[in-house]
Amino acid sequence: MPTDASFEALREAIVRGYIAPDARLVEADIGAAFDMSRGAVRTALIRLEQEGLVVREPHRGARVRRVTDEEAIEILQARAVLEGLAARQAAERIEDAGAERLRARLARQRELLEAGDLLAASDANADLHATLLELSGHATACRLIRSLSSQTVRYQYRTILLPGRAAASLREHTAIVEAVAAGRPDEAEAAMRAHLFNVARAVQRRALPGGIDQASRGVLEGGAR
Amino acid sequence: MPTDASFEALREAIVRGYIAPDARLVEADIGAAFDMSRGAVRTALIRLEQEGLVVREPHRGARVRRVTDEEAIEILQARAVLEGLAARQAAERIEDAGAERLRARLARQRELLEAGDLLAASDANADLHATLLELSGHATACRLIRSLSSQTVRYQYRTILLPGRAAASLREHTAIVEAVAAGRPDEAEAAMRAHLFNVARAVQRRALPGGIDQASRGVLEGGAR
DNA sequence: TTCGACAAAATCGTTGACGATCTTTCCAGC
DNA sequence: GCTGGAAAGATCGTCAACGATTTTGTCGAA
Repeated sequence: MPTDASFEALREAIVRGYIAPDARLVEADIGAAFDMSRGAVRTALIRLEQEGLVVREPHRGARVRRVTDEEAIEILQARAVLEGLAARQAAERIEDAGAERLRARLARQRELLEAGDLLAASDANADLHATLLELSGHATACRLIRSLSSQTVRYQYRTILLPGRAAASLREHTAIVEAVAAGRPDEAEAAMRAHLFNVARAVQRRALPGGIDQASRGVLEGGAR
Repeated sequence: MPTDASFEALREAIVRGYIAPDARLVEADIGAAFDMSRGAVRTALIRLEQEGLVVREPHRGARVRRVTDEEAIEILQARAVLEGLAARQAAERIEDAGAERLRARLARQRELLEAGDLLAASDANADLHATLLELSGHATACRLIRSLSSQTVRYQYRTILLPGRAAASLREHTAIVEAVAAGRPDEAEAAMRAHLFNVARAVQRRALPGGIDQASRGVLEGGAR
């Protein structure tokens, strides 16, 4: 009944890949599946289009937007500079409580990696980035990054699986947290930029064998027409 | 009749400040003023909300979002790093034709400044930034920057009026164009970042005496309730 | 068999009306 | 004169139905 919750559910379904890329989003079907009126579906699709998660064509309906590898790289580059800015600002205004929170997240990620649970580590990874964003207090950067991140969640789960990325990721995150906690803005920004540009480069090397699309295709509706 | 044109008209009205910040956007009134159905107004408002140009509250309607000085600074900072990225990429893939276009825009801006036409120079300024963005070929950065710029257009017209900013702006743009045209990515990014951070700092210094809001208040509906 | 035209189905965009919710106004009581 | 509350007005959110457009499927001819 609460349309807001339904909207979040739909958004989650797309972001997490439960609805495959290029799958058609028929207004009536979505309404039935998520228990919302057609009008509500309409507004949801418009919002999601603006967020870059779906594409709508006149009289042809909406489809889940397929993020190409090329575009994923662009998004990671944009995130690199924006999160770099956030890291800088976080380093400028860091306090003891915040530094402690960052170190705690980093420690958890280290434990998960040593335990070999890469998927959980990937979640912890996202957590760390979110915490840093929050500490930066940069509302505009936060908003942009959140929007960008949601478009590449399906990639996130994979990049850490690439050979060598797990260890590198931990190393890079450690550098970021240290710089921020120590209040060194230039260093924090550089570390964050380097980290995300490395991720972008990993994607660029076609290090995702076969691509993400085959892997997640057909989860719900079996892909495109 | 063409809802798309009406949408652009409404958007323009907000971006250019013909509709004052905090002014209420009653769906019926907007529909009458821009000749569009209430449903079309609804979708337009949802899109504009997602773009950050209006805010909508349940059962209370939409209002033009007021961009505070603080937020304008944040936006300029975000633009600084994103346009820095774009400048870097433009420098990496610059060709003779593109370099020539950049130099032409710069020359025009110089002429306008020497002629003392600051407002026209401000437009040329925006033109130069847009050209650089186009040359970068970075679709994601383009999209983000366009969205950010539209939120601060009212500020744009003012910053160049500040004492010393006109000359500084020309100097900074010259550095950017030279670095891009010469194909030096690091330098291009640094120059662009420096330029926009300088603008941000100019705003930060409260160098907009009395703020922009009094100046543009009451243009249409006399401000907020 | 393949191609093109035509009809049928599916889906979206729009309209008008109705109920829900918020804001404002007005009046009684202190 | 001021405060509290109730009624009126304004506006938004939702729903059902209709028209418009695209897509699909069928049929006949080359």
